[in-house]
Amino acid sequence: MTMSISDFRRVTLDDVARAAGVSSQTVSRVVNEHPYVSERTRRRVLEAIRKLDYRPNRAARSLATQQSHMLGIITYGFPFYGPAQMMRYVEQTARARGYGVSFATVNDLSLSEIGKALQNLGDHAVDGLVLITPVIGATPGELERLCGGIPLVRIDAELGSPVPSVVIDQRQGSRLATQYLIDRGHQRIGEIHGPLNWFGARARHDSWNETLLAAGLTPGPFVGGDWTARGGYEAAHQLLDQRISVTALVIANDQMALGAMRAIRERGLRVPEDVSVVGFDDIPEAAYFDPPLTTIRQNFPALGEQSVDYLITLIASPETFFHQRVLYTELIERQSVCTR
Amino acid sequence: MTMSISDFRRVTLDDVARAAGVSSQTVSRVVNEHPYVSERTRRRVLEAIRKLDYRPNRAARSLATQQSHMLGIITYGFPFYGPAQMMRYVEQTARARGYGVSFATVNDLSLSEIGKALQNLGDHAVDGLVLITPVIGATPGELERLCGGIPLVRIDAELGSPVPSVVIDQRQGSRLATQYLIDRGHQRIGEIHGPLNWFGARARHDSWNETLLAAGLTPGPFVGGDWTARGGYEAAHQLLDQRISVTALVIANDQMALGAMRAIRERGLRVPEDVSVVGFDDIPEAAYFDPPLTTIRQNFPALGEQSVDYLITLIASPETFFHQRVLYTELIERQSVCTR
DNA sequence: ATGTATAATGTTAGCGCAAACATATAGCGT
DNA sequence: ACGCTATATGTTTGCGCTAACATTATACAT
Repeated sequence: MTMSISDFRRVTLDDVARAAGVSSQTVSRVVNEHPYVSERTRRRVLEAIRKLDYRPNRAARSLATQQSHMLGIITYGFPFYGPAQMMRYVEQTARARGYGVSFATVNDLSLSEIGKALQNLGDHAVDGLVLITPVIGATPGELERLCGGIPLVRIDAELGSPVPSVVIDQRQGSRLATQYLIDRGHQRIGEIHGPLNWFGARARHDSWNETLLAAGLTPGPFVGGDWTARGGYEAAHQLLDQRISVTALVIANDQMALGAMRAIRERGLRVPEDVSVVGFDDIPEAAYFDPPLTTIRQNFPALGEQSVDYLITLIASPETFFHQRVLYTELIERQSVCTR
Repeated sequence: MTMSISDFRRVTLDDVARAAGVSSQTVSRVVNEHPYVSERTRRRVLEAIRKLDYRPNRAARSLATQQSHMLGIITYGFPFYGPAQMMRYVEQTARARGYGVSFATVNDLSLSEIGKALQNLGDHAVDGLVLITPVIGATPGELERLCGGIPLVRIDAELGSPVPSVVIDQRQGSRLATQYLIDRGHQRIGEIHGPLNWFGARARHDSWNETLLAAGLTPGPFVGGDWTARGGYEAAHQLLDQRISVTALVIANDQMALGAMRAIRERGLRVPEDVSVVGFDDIPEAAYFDPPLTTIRQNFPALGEQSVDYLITLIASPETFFHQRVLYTELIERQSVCTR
């Protein structure tokens, strides 16, 4: 009933202490679950806390402990499905672990934009950072210096690179997609890749190429897009302009696949009869595209959870030996691919 | 080998004061742009700040001023386009105004979930809140009480309701869509609405109905969806099962429109020749649907900006007389509607 | 009984900052 | 010269909390 976030005059430790007839330090001990508090005292304090609806003042605690119990997320401003999902799961996990989450969006991937975002979050004293975007033109150490020692976990990082990160094995995902097409008899397989300054995009691109070569096939034409439907649309037109016949396209995300399918139809071709398409992400809408899109699903919930857990470990002991956690993808079979 | 910067990056006001040969209070004055600091002193202090790379400690400042300079966002966990956009623009505006932003997602719209989110944000001492979701079963005052006096601005609120809010005039949007169809000779216009516990969804629904009546037409069949493509798909099938012929459908968001178009095609009908469709939101993908979707665009940037500005006003003077800011929509004409 | 470990509490001293108050200097009219 | 104001700076205090240390009570061995 009286559950208020901030009452007129906030209830402090001392108020609780007075009410419970103990010192404020004892209350602090109870609140922070220290040992050496008798059961009887603990109960009385807890009772007083409940009665007064005491809520610790984070600012004071932060000042005293040098910890804010806040995590920061840096994410790309444009509402792509992947980053949005990651934010969501990062937040949920963080909250479950007792952390709050603040975030800053960047509108481009320059080091200076990221720097501004970092500064902002840093000013607000986050204990750790999750970086959901890639950064253009930053040497490995540069970013760490910018963070000023605040633990940082990256999500879009190079597989095997020596920075703390949780990544989805994009090579494996792209291989899944490409091999799936190969297995269905496709020989001329083109590609629309994402912006190559995203590690994930580059990995998907490379793996598409390698998988094809490994199967003894010549990689088809490829064009880059910017993750958007428009980008995919334009890329597909560009690709089809080359007049190299392809029977299938691997496309780096579902939005671009949507645009590409539209472009394909505009050329008088059918999906999947003339050109098969595999996307990436499995956005909720993919099942309702025309035709429903066969695509690669990424495990975003696990990604969010693991990056937070890793980050919290890093906060607790910054010297934690670096490692990279890797997650895998699965192929979702729908109707945008046909057998040759 | 990498220096642990966190230890030595602890520059305080006093350090700056010593370096500049003034008292810490003078430095504080410079930082907070108080009057009564001589130009010469200000310059010296600024120089020292720059040299030492001083950054104010937010926790200490919060403790002293009782203000956190943090805004909180409560948003729905599922990544709908509208809420995501709002978050984005709220964050950008807040940051431009010197505020940080933290957020909490809720997985359902119950008062208790919202309460938990509020609690979490409140523990982290936000100065104000932007509520992007509606709340089920809360009386007007209930939420305010939960916030315990923290200023709150809502985004999904009833037009004309006496709560601080910035809203898009959904009635106007829905009227735009419906009238557009009427003007093109449609007589049997059905509807797929959103969850009616969202004020916006209800407003769109009511307005669809009223616009039709005002034009002397009988409202066609309507079914509810859950904002998702799947929801739209199922709703459309349900609607078409009724075997009441419709020539057009007003659909409460673009994702549902996507699903609905798929369902329409599955019945052997064409969009727009047999059934015209108007969506709502203008998501970036809408232009690449098949056919490209005629839809209602909402001004999310303005929504984000205005809600933050309103909130900041409210923080500065909580007694600010309530008002509601209203924004309007525009119709984006594409190819999912044809003239009868 | 005496000492010694262990458990349970209290006391003190900041964390870094800004509000409130105190003081000092310059400028100006009389 | 005097007071008076406007300007410019310094000093004290406390925001609410926790770390570190100090103290007391209790248990148990010697």
